[in-house]
Amino acid sequence: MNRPPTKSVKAYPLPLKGNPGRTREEHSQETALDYAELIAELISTTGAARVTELARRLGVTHVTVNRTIQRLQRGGLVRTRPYHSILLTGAGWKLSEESRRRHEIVVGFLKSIGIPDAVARSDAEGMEHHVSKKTLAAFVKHLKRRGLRKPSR
Amino acid sequence: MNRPPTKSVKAYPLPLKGNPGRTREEHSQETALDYAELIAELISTTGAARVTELARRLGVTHVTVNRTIQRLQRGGLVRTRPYHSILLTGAGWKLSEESRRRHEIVVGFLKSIGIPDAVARSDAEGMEHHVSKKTLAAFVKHLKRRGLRKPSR
DNA sequence: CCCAAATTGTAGCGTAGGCTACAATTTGGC
DNA sequence: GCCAAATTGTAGCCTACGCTACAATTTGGG
Repeated sequence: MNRPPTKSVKAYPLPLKGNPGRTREEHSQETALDYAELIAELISTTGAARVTELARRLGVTHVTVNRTIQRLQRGGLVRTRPYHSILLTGAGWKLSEESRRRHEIVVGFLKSIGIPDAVARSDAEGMEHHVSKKTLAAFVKHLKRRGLRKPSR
Repeated sequence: MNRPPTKSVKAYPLPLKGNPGRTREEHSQETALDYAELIAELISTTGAARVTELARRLGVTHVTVNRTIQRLQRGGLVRTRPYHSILLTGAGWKLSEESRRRHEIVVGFLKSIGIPDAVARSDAEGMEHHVSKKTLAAFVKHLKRRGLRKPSR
């Protein structure tokens, strides 16, 4: 008894997922981009990127932020001094710029197809890290063609 | 010395992120959806969902699949017997259907704006979990209006 | 100036999700 | 029927990223 219920239909060369090696580094990089973008925004708008403010914006505790910042510092994206504002390195600024550009394209595209601003911003938050260059280019093209229309609801 | 470089510009009621509590359960749920969808597909097309095949498709080792399946079983989405095919429970089937529907809408939408099939499928893989109901509805509406056009290059 | 409040840092715990190495079981060729 | 190969399961290690509890430092009001 205890026979297998299905008889092993192997030898099917079924396709792999699009991202066969969605490694841990990739996911970790998404966090880095989010942090870099937010730090840049905070520095631009308030003059400083503080741990508590990052925590509030990201909806996590300051402890989580602190540990993530330490990792970013190991990766050379930020510099910190105890009890002082977080600073972006050159690489960090570059990353934050790329992330912001990508973010704005996704938000703009979603709004261009009639999605309300708040929803577009919320959805773009998670989507932006999964949009390939080709799709991003298609978004840009779409925006150029119909970027002047109203949301038209 | 060791003065703070920035003078605490607080009292700024800056907006929070769209998803202030992107809890661990949410991310865990994404994995559950991916697994449920893939298990359903494998059962439909090959008659069985085997650990090794899941691992190959997901681009991870069978060990990772095994542990995730154990978690899904604790969550009541699948049933397993040692050394046999993974089976979906009623709840598991329901989830897989929802996931598949969502996935197909996103893929269809991306293709409708001119993105090649392969790219659309790859991008949708990660995007689908970040698209809100409102945005999904906008995708559907967009598809209904122009779903009959060719990819147009 | 001083002490309480706010902020920041650290210790330690939990889960999710990667991995290698190795054990157990099933499958299939001979 | 047997034994090697394939599949599946288990042990143990790692990192990422949540958390609470508590310590250290800075800030600001009196």
